[in-house]
Amino acid sequence: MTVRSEPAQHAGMRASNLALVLGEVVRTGPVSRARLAARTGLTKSSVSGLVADLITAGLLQESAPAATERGRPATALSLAPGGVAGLGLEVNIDYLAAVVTDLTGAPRYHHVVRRDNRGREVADVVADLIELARAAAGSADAQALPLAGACVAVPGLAVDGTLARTPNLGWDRVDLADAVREGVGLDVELENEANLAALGEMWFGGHQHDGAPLRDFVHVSGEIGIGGGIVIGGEVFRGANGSAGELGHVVVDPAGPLCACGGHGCLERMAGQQEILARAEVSTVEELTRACEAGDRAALDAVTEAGRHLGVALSSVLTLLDPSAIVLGGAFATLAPWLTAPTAASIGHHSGTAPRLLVSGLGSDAAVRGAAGTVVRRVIADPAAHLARQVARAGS
Amino acid sequence: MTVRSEPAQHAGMRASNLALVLGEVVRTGPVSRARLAARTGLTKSSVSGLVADLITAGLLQESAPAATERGRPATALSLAPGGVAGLGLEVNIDYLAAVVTDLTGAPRYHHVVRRDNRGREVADVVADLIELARAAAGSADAQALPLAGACVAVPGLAVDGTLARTPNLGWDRVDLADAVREGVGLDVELENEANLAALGEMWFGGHQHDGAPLRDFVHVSGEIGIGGGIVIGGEVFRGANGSAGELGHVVVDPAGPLCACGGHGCLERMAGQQEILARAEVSTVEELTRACEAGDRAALDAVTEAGRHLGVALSSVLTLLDPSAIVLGGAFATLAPWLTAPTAASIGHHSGTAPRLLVSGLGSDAAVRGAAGTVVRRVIADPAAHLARQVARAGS
DNA sequence: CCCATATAGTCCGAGTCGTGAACTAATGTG
DNA sequence: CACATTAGTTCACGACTCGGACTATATGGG
Repeated sequence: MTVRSEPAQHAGMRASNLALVLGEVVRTGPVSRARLAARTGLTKSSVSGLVADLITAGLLQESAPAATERGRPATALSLAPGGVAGLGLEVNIDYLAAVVTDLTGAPRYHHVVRRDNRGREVADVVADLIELARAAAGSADAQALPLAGACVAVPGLAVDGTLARTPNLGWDRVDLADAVREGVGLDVELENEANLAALGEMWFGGHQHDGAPLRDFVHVSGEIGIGGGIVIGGEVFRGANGSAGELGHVVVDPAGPLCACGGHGCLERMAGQQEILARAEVSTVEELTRACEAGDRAALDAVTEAGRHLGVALSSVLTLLDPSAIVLGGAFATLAPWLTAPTAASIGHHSGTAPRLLVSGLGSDAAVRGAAGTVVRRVIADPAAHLARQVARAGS
Repeated sequence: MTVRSEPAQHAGMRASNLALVLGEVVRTGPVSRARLAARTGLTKSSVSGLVADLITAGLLQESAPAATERGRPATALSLAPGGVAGLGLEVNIDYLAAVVTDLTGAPRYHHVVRRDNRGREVADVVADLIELARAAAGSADAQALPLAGACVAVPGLAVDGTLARTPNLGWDRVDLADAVREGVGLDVELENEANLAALGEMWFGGHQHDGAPLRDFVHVSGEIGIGGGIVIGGEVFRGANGSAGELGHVVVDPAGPLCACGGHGCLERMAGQQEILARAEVSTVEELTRACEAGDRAALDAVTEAGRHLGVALSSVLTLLDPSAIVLGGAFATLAPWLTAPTAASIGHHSGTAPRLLVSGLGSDAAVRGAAGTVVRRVIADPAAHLARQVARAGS
């Protein structure tokens, strides 16, 4: 439990500078060594050495010399699209998904299998997931993309690779990470779906704030349940026990009905998919969308009502966390045309502020893409570790 | 706006290791060099060199050799009580305060002036504060304590040394940092009172979690307004604009009345000091406490009602932030005997959980002590910078 | 065509700082 | 009193980055 940072040694210095240089390339796109030196504060000679390592590691590549105004033309350095790739997987209530992403973040494989997984044998679902993962790994192999690992998005709390709690799927203590690891032979980590969706949105959603990618925001995913992902300083905020951000169980009506979580008046109980559909007298989100498009009174009222409750919860989020934006994702993104106005109005009424309310461009893909991105970003954040692993593999 | 970390150089390596060693002494108390080497992962030779620097900087000192079981006895290293000190100041609604804290965190001077500052000329209050600060600085001087700086706790939002907004004091854009800097000739920073109270509670409150000091918690200070300080990983969480943690304006009743903040049904509007006192039909917290002790029905009901609302807000805090504890401070600490039970019950009802609900031991002193601690902790977190300043001073 | 200018990138000596092993210092044990 | 044991220092070595000199490659003006 003792929090103690590592001693700073020469190797760590180099590791940190490798990450600094690589990160700069990720942020700014193709750059010359000279420009990297200027932007990172390192000297040209240091940058040259660092870049050489990153090129041999297969993370960077030299592009064609770009003509500058005067003087010797710069050789641009860019991320190697074939350097490493990440496998993202997702187990959700009504679908399984797999994505392979390369270093640049581009999706190189994408497959979704829709099927309601509630009530199915856990082992069957896991077997399906592994099959999906193998197909994705096969595709990565065919494209000569070396997978650095896998990350599984799960609709619940993941603790040390074990799925500890999945309220909407009913699974309990499933050792999913081990199962997938054995199935595909990769390092596997588990992470909450809402958190990964937030990260996916940050990395691939294209939202900006003051000209830079969003780094402090809350992502709300309206799936069967209502999930929330809090991103602070570009990283997911997990809280002391890993269950922070559960927006679905914020109290929006102190006098409200009992929720499955044991509380009363939770947002999910008042504005969850089940409630909205019932109030609109339809049975799927597609039907609801069509009804809204057709101007159906009950449907519009149901969505407006949900927006009002959502606004109460988001008011608390805004005052407590002060994010620079809120992103509506999942089914809420689909319903955005009818949902945003009442939500914004409710926020205004309850907190007196008018926040930036954005709509996800990735929708339900955000989580898998975030999962794949997590693997790749781990390499980007610590290229030295990746280099060491390569050396170890070559040696054995 | 570009987020870019510094390049890692030799000086940075040393700075980081100096902080590592000093931090270890802060955490574990008197230790030998050998033990420090073992605990930090540095070699004995490196630790010796680092310790030598810290001793010449006046931050560490050698104590009498402590006899160990066998072998050469270790010379214990401990924080030098005369090394540096921090000046903490506080401007609040009904008092001004000053504290001087030495490196070990022990208060070496403490003075509070009670007086209602609402409606007074800003310049008069600032003059009083500077007078207080000068007395404190004089005392530090008399004790041969070199002040490393000052930090002022303010009941509002501080942005770049300017007091941007103080709802309960009515001040607007007061350049407090500059005024105090000129008054006492020290580096001065401003920080929100609720945040500093949380830090003070963490450093000096003595609360523990799993044997270590609390590092993820929310501090609720019930003064005239209701403030909240969020501490994550040992640091204050400020949000994108610095106004995170305003617990007083979390919505606890969507149908509630208009609040001064522009929202509706805010906690402060429902359970603020004004509301409680009015409902209990008394005019001060002291009267309220006496009434509660006497078993007065109206007083007890008023506190219970406040606890119910507080519980709703804290339920949202718990689900959103997942802290390892909640600390009740300020007047809420005084009212704790009657407040905690209804608050805990309300939390249980609204979120189905039973969190660790702690009571502040510092009460209204938390913020000033946190302010003084902030100055000292800054030196502890970056002793190299302090050393550089000393050298610069000696050279000039 | 040739030379000045400008910019990119490499090379290598110098300086800083942690490592690790040998060494000195100080205590207790048999 | 020798020996084991632990604390702390010394010093040669190596891994870095720095900084300036040097090479490479472009533009532009006479």
